[in-house]
Amino acid sequence: MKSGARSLSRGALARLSGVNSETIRYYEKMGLMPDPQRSAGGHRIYDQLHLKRLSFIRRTRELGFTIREVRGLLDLVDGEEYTCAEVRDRTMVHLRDVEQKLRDLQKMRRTLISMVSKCDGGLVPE
Amino acid sequence: MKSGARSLSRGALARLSGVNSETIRYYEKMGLMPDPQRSAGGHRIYDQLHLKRLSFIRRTRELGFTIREVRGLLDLVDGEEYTCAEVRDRTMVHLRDVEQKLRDLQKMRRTLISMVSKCDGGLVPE
DNA sequence: ATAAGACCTGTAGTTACTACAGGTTCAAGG
DNA sequence: CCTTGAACCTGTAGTAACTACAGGTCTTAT
Repeated sequence: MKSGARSLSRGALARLSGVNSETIRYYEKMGLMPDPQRSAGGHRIYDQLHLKRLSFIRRTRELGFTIREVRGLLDLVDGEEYTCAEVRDRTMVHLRDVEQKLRDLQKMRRTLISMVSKCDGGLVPE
Repeated sequence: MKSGARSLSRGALARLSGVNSETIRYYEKMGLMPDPQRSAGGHRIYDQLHLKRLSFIRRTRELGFTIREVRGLLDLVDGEEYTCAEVRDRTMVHLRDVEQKLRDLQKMRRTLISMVSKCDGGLVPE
């Protein structure tokens, strides 16, 4: 079984997503990842959708969102039973947050670039 | 004492920086914040430089950098005894990281905007 | 002079992982 | 088929980065 639908073991999912394999179990317990199918012997079986979801979680966590916030974002994406107004309101809150983070990162980027250029005579390679 | 040089208590620093006052103590123990001056009775006394540093730490932490990474960035800013080449190399590593985070945030921003616009007919206010 | 409120230290609790122990399953080679 | 070693299973313990609390001291406004 490795062509077509190609399912993934927990270890494979961990490698492909960049998430520690123990953390996958943790996210399952926390309800961020759905309970996966199991083999006859009890091993977890994942697919490409799991990979996509887990990669999203990883990126979101690396940007400093809490598990709670990640859950909120996933609920929006999963199309939980929210009214349109609720979706808009919740999304706008996240959007403000994202835009603040973007400003902070850009500020940090400028600072770092000026440090590099001070150090090698005003030329930033590439 | 509240004009001119205007020093800050721990509580005031906490309010102005947005960092929990217990966390300030923690950062001091971890070596991110310098041991501050003390009043005769042992209370911590901070100034505007402490505020600036602590705000930087807060923003950096909120962007998902670890304490270890924050320490690295502060060392660069503090002008630890690094050669010019070391500064450039360390800074470039952080810069790559920052730019990846920027890409991820922009992607998330686009996703959120498309969710909002799907919900209210294609018009994102302001 | 005094009393509420902020601060002191040290320690315990929480969140979000991460590692380990002791046993079971899987899959590749013989 | 059968072995055998890596990967997986569960549950629990440990780590990083806070956050809250207990019991006592200092500050400051009345």
